[in-house]
Amino acid sequence: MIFPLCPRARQRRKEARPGELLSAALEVFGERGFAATKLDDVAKRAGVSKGTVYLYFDSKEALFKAAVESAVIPAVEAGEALAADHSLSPAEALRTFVFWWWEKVGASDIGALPKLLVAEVGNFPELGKWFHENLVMRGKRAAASIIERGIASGDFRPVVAMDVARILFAQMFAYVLWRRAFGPAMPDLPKPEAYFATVVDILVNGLKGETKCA
Amino acid sequence: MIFPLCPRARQRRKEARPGELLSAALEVFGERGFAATKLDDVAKRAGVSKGTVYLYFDSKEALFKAAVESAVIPAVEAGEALAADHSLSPAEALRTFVFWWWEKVGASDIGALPKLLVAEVGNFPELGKWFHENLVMRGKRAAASIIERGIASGDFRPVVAMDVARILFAQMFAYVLWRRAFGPAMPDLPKPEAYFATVVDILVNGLKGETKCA
DNA sequence: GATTAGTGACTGACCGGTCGGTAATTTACT
DNA sequence: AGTAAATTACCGACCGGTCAGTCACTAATC
Repeated sequence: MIFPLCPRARQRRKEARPGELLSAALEVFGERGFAATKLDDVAKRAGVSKGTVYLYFDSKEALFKAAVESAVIPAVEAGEALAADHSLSPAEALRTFVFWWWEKVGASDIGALPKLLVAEVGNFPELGKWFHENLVMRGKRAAASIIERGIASGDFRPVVAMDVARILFAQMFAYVLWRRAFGPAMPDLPKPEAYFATVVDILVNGLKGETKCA
Repeated sequence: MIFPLCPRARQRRKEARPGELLSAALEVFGERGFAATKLDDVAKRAGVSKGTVYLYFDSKEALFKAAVESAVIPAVEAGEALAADHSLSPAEALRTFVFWWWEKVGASDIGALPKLLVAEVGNFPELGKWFHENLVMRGKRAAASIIERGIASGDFRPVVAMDVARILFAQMFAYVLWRRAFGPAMPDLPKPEAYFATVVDILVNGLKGETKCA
């Protein structure tokens, strides 16, 4: 998705540029953070020069916010669509939701978002509110709807669905952060399939030995 | 702990300065990140001028690393001591461990560490390895020792203790990050007592209705 | 030839780091 | 005790490098 560096292949591509720039920006901002990111680096990664960035975005800050928004919206919409699928058992649906989320969001370039947001809300406070309303709340509500289905069907005991959704989200959030931030330094971090399977097993079955009596 | 700004009260305090500077540095780095932090601001918060910073630390980077190390070491040592206390039941011990950790680490200025490390490992790769070995692994082993006690006593089913420790750590990690980063923007975030009580309840008892048959 | 996407040298503000100077404190001497 | 000399914590103006943002120009496309 990044334009190759071959200088002679340089072309004029007015429609494709904004997307390429947003994608490159999300990558570099995600790696280095806002302040440590140089626009020259973003431009180079998108295969253009710095001047071109300013043809499409007013400032570094505008590019940053646009990159964040462009990543959040598709992620949350896809998550809501998935939670609305009622064809699986509640426990199965939880497993699918979590693992799908990893594949579609955590492992893609959207996965840079949590780290980026955590690092930068201190410098962009309004981003925190927006992120909470547009990603966290909607995501938690989607997960909670699965839990509620499980309670209604008698598969789960009557817990507070939003509390469990919060726990589930914290796990997904932590795993993505961990992998992005400490991945190279953490050889013992399990593969996502194994990690999320364990999480859902513990959440569903608990630690108590008595569970086996069922 | 921060020296008051009263200019006439300025004194020479060779022994106290390094600690004051480290504390101020941890605060400001935690709020803004490494690159966005100005040494003038750190100096001002510690009640000195920028030149004084360079009397005690070689560079901005040296100050940063010293601030991180000075916060990590007491946190991890206190955590290990707590896990070694065998006087509580396993489920009680888990609750205590998690909640104690919040009070001693999450709510103090050490709580700035997770956010700071997540944000900066990209720019300081060696920090990631060090952090993993000296904080994450030791913390997880401490939590795992509690789980293993529960398995040995028959309170818990025979899960992989380190897996559950990872899940527990992810929760603590996520809560601290959340509070620090999005706290003002997240009015629905429960108080730590309620949050951790729910986490331990779900981990121990699970979601399944059958648990109640015990 | 006209239009416009794209370039990259340039500028100015900003900030990490320095260093000559100041004043608080201690030491030495009477 | 008084005070002069020596010491050193601390200050803040300054320097030099860096990078966001600009603009006169180039070249691809119509």
